[in-house]
Parts: sequence; structure tokens; C-alpha cells
Amino acid sequence: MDVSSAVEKFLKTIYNLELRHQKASGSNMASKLNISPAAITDMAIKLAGQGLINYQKHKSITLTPKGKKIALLASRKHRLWETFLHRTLNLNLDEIHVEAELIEGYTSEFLLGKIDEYLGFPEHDPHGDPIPDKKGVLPEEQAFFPISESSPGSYQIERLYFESDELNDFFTEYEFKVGDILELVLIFKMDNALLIKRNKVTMVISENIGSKILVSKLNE
Amino acid sequence: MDVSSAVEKFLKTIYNLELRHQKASGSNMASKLNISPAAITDMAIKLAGQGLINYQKHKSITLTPKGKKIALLASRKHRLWETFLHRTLNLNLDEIHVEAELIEGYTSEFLLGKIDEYLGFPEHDPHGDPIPDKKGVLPEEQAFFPISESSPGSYQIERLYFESDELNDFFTEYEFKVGDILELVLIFKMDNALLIKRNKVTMVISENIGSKILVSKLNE
DNA sequence: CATCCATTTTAAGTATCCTTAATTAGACTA
DNA sequence: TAGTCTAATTAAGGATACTTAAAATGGATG
Ligand SMILES: [Mn+2]
Ligand SMILES: [Mn+2]
Ligand SMILES: [Mn+2]
Ligand SMILES: [Mn+2]
Repeated sequence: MDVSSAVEKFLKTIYNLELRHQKASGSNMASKLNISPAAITDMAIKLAGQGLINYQKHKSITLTPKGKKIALLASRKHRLWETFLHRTLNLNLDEIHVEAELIEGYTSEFLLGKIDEYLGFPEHDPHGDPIPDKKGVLPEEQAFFPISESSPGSYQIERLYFESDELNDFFTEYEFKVGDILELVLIFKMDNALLIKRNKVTMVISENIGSKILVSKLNE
Repeated sequence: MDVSSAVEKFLKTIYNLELRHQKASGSNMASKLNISPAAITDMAIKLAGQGLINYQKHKSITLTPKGKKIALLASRKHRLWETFLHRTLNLNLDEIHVEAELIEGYTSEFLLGKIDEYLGFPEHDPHGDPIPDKKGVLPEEQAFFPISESSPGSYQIERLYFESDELNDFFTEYEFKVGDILELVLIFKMDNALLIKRNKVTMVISENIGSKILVSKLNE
């Protein structure tokens, strides 16, 4: 199945919303894709006709297996480009996303394979997001959890959700990276803010920010 | 001036035809771009209206200074991508062209700048074609000449015109590269075919192929 | 110089992806 | 349960980049 870059983006957006346990409603989709709600309805009807999504009027959209596969392959493109741009050109974690978004839809299977090979068939991109293989299969993964749901102790950053301009700026400014070690010192009762130590620097982050940082426990 | 990727391709095609001293006629353009002649007329009328080309009915198209600048910047994108794909991913000289063609139209100024910087601001791509700077200015160049118009002696390959599938296959199969040293041994009177020696291997190439290999003279 | 024919243009229409404005459906509230 | 309001849909249409088919042009040829 070969689809346009607009369709790839549409399906990828549903997939990303599903991952974050959010509904792929019209307004949600419209704001993610920066197009009008009417355009969402149009596209939904079209793609339902092609068996790529499940769609009923006034309900939110879900992916069919066929649609999900395309979404996974689109994510593969996105994440391989991100990884490639990061490693070769040293673009930072919010720059890679923007640039990958622009070119990913015009990448041939051949080129993607070369990029994959060059990178050594990575299983994760620089944000920690898993990279599906060329069949659209995700790598086996441990379950990571947000630092905001953890108790004091040592953790390693496994994934960073760069999902708004504010978060981009924050993670970029303070150079949060996958692999960083975090010491969770204490959790403020009043608002669940987190006191953390990283590279010998202590800072307080809100519960909300904490929920965008997935970690694994380090056993000392 | 910001134009679509279709317009960039259109202007770049005129530019490339002009370089090869060929007319940018409707049929010529149509075959290069693989679209119908009617689509050429449409686009020509539109772009003439924007002051990017000179166009009169039934005459061939030429670039205005404004159009030429866009064409040069499009060539810059193309050649920087080619160079980047060649150096990082080791794609060969005909692969880079195809892949660059697909993604070049969706590349941001920012990314292009990073690629340029990464490559060390190259002045030529792997085919030997000159890379305009970010203002659209071509580097100073010596005049190179086709080996087919040379007399016996030693030469260095400066540019290879990969302009048809046959030439792609030939140059790729025999691994012709910019920088290679060619010894022109003799020219056959009967058909101007060229007897050349390269890497200790002797071969005969037709005058036509010779005209696609630009060289400079080596003084021993 | 008249005719022929390839090239180009015109005319009409298609596909894709988008818009705005008006309408409707459905979920929540009083 | 009727009323309200938000979200979604319908309707109409626009931009871009194409297509095919028919008509026109103009340069080459006999
Ligand atoms: Mn991303
Ligand atoms: Mn990512
Ligand atoms: Mn090229
Ligand atoms: Mn080139």
C-alpha cells in the first residue's frame, strides 16, 4: 500500500494520539495537523473507504491493522531521519523533529534502508522512541514510567516527550538527554513537584514536566 | 521569493537546459519533467506572470534574473544533498541524483546550512558540478573541456555528465570518478572514438561518451 | 507558395488537499 | 426533559499541479 505524505501524516497522528491514550477526535486531529476540522472529516471519510481507519460520524477515529502498519512505517521514517540528523549533523532534539517532519514523506525505501544500515539498525531515536523495523514491528521494550510516578531514588532517563514548544524549550535549555541519570530527592506534598538532582545540579520540576520524562530504576 | 517544489524543479530544468546550450522548448521541458506539454504551457504562463521567466507563445523559455536566482538556489539544494548523501551514506553517483531529486524540494534553509557546514562548504558536488553559495553565486571556475575535443596527453576528470540511463550505467559500471587520471592515447580518425588508459586499463570510448567527460590538462 | 506536420496551445476536466461558513448532532446542564 | 453549547459535519469552493483531446500555429518541404 502506497499512500501520500498527507495520508502518512494523518495516520501517524492518530497513532501518536493513541499511544498517549488520547482520543483521535476531530478537534484533536485538527490542532495536531494544523488544518481545519472540516478537512479532518473529509480525510476520515476517504481513509475509512480505503480500510485504513475505523470511522463513524461524531466518534473518534481508530486505526485498522492496515492503517496501523502504515502509521508504524511512517514513524519508522520519522525516527530514522531524526536519528540520522542527530548523529551526522548534530541537530538537537527539537530541531530533528521539525526537519524530519518536512522531508520524511518523500523518502524512498532504498534511502531509508541505507540510513538504517548506516546507523546500525537502531532500536530507539534520540528521544527514546522505539523504531519499528522494515515490516513495521516495534522492538521489545521494558515498561518505562514517568518520574512523576516514582518514589525517591536513582533513575535513568529512557524517553523524553518533546510535545509542546514549552517542553522543547525546557528540555533543550537544560540539555535533558536520554541516558541522563536523575536522582529523585523528594516529592513536594502540596503540588507533587519533584526535587531532582542531575549532573550535580539540583532543580525542581512540576508534576506535569515529570510526567513527560520516562525513566527506569537504577539499582545501586 | 518562496516557491513550491514544482516551480523550483521547473526553473531548475530551464537552467540545466540553458547550461547545456539546449532550448527550453515545450517538448524538451515536458520530456525532462515527465509531464505533458500542456502542463508546460500552463506553468509557463503562470511563472511569466510572476516575472520568473520570459515567455512568448510558441517560443522557448528563458529565465529572468529573479528566476535564475531561484534556479541557482534549487541547484544548490540539489548538489548539497547529492554531496551529503555521497559522503555520509556512500550512495554512488547515480543514486545520489535520484534521492536528492525526491527530497530537495522540502529542505529548510536551516537544514541546508547545516549540511553545507558539515561538508565544509564544498564548491563542487561528486559529479563535478559547481555549488552556488547561499546567495546563489557560483564559484569561480576554470574552463574545462570535453576529452573528445582534446589531443593525446594526460588529463584529469573534472566533471561527469550523468544525463541518461545509459551514461549512468556506463560511468557506474566502470567507476568513472571526478579526479581520475586519463591518458588519451589516440583518436580514431574514422569515428573520433577515443583510446584511453585509466588505472592501467585501456579502453575505447565513443566520441559521444567523450563529450560527457570534462577534463583539465595535466602538465607532466 | 501552398501544404504538411510537429509543436504548442486551448479547452475542459481530474485528483488532492485544503478553506470558510452554515448547519446539525450529541453531550451536558439546569 | 428542554435548552444550550461545543464539536463535527455538510456545502460550496479555491489552489496547485496535473491530464487528455481538439484546435491552432508556424517552420520546413516539395
Ligand atoms: Mn519527532
Ligand atoms: Mn522522536
Ligand atoms: Mn544531479
Ligand atoms: Mn550533481
